[in-house]
Amino acid sequence: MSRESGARDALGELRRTHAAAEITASLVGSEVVLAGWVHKRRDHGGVIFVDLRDRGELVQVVFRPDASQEAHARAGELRSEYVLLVRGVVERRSAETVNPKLTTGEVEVEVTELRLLNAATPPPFPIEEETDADESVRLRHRLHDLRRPPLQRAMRLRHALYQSVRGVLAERGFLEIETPMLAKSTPEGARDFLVPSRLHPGSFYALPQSPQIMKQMLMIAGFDRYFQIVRCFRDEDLRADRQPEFTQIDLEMAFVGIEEVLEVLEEVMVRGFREAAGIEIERNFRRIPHAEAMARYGSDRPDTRIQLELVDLTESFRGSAFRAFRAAVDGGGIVKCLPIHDAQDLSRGDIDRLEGFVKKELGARGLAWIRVNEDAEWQSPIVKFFSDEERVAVAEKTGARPGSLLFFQADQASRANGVLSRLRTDLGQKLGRVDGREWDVLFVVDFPLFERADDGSLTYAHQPFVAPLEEDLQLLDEAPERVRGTHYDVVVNGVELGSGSLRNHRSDVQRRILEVLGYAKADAESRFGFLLNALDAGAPPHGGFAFGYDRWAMVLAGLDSLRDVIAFPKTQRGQDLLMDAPGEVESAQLDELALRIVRPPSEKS
RNA sequence: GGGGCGGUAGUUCAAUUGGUUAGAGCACCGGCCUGUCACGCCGGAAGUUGCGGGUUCGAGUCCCGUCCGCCCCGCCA
Repeated sequence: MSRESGARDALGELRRTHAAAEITASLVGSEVVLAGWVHKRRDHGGVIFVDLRDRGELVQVVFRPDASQEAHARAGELRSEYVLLVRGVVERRSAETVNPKLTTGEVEVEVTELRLLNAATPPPFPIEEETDADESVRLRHRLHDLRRPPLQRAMRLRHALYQSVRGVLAERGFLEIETPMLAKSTPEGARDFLVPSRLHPGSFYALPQSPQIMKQMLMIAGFDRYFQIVRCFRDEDLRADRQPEFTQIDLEMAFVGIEEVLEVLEEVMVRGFREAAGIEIERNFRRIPHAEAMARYGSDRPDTRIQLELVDLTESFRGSAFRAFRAAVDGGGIVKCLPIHDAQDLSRGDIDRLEGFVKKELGARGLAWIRVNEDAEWQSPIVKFFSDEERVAVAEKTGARPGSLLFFQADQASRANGVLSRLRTDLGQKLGRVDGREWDVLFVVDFPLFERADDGSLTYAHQPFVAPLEEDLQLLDEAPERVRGTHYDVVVNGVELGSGSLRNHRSDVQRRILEVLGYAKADAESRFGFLLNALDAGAPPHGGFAFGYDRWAMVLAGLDSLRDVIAFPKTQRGQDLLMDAPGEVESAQLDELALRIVRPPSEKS
């Protein structure tokens, strides 16, 4: 292989010697070769300035006729986003012309040779730090959007996180093992993305919702420390923090208890924060029992930086004459309050708007409130229904005082907590009731193994493979809803980033749990038989976690949309506007798969 | 499946009560310009007002339907 073949490719004899960001005063006098895109051209006729952009960084290159007549002449043809290779000499700028806004602003490159590598269509929006372009425009022109510094930084942060995670886990003896993308549909959990099989007409693979069962298989197979940074797929509706395909750090270890798993998780997080973002977070992470999180914050993923807390008043209104509250309690629901002291900034109009918001968007029945005036008088549409005892109880439990504003929800626990939790975070942020910490990292622990579904039946709180606490095993028969699980969540700044648990390694326990969940014996065997058989093949005690990688990157980057930390994300309707996916396929492709499209009647034309 | 906000030039926006030829900034194109970095000056081009239907003498504007983007509920172990 000759090394003299350079002249035959597009770059000719020139090769890049430096990145734009490296062009600093220490290189003054050196000849450099730069490659990149025309960020901006400023043509003064006799002298032409071009901001050359490379990896999101800029350096000014200068074209002067006396440096190169030809390069100067051709620089007049340059347009935004043209692709260039330039050779030139680094020069110090005169004091008046230094640009303090650029890291390379003390110097510039006087060009002696210009090689135009490619022309480009005008960019649909400016390639700048901030953009006000509509998100659909940004997604349709994703390549231009990705050239913007925030996206360049986000991708670099993701990269640094990958390296950090792999480093930590490799040090700890974890093996990175890939699991199939073409997997089997399982009945529980989210809706599957299906892939039709050509070799087995009428049969389908499912893209994995997570490698949960596969990694348990790996434990049984004798790889006692496994991890993977792996794509997962769930065909459910999207949100700002939810994409149909997303990445998880998936990890499992055998012969451990919960503390060993949490220790690894803390280490991964501490090192990731440090190595990818330069942030120090403190160990050991705070642990909040699930029941406490629900009681104080109304959420199993609380942002404890917000200084507002909920108060439970259920017992105070049991048997109340106030029908709205009493009915909720009689129906098995709760009465809870969000007290906000010194709430003079919230006007009556604000309260009305909040009521409209929680009724319309969160399904609340209403938003009862009490305002305590400066003269300690209670202003409220509901307080006239309260007994004296109830007034005293409310005052004592909420600490109400002049200036306080109390919001109430009387409803089923999930909805009441949901509404008040949302008000807590929204109003806490709006009113600045925060403690000033930048990072709030915590574990939520002591989840119940089961919870009641709307129809009263028992369902798993997280997934059906979570092991109960050993000491609660006998409760499986007597009082399954009191069985505690080994599950925990990791929450950062109110965002659930990951969760984990010990898994059932004994098939009898797993069978019993499936039974409690309402699976008939035959049903359990047909759906989970391969797992149950696998457990019988000598399954070691094992556990691990799954950690939302995209969300972690999002939180670390200080962003609030997953789309800004994923190179090619989907819109809320699951489309890729760049590639225009999903799309129709040739009928021959359908024939091969023995598929026929049957459109719903409403779509027939 | 439901609620909310939005859709006018490449882009970001404007357009009185339904009324003349739908305007502006940036971008773009042409010309000029030797120190700009939000370069400047002169000139120019650019529109299926998301799409379809309706009301009207007349629709960007009103009505109905539909598509698309974003936020949220449901859903997401």
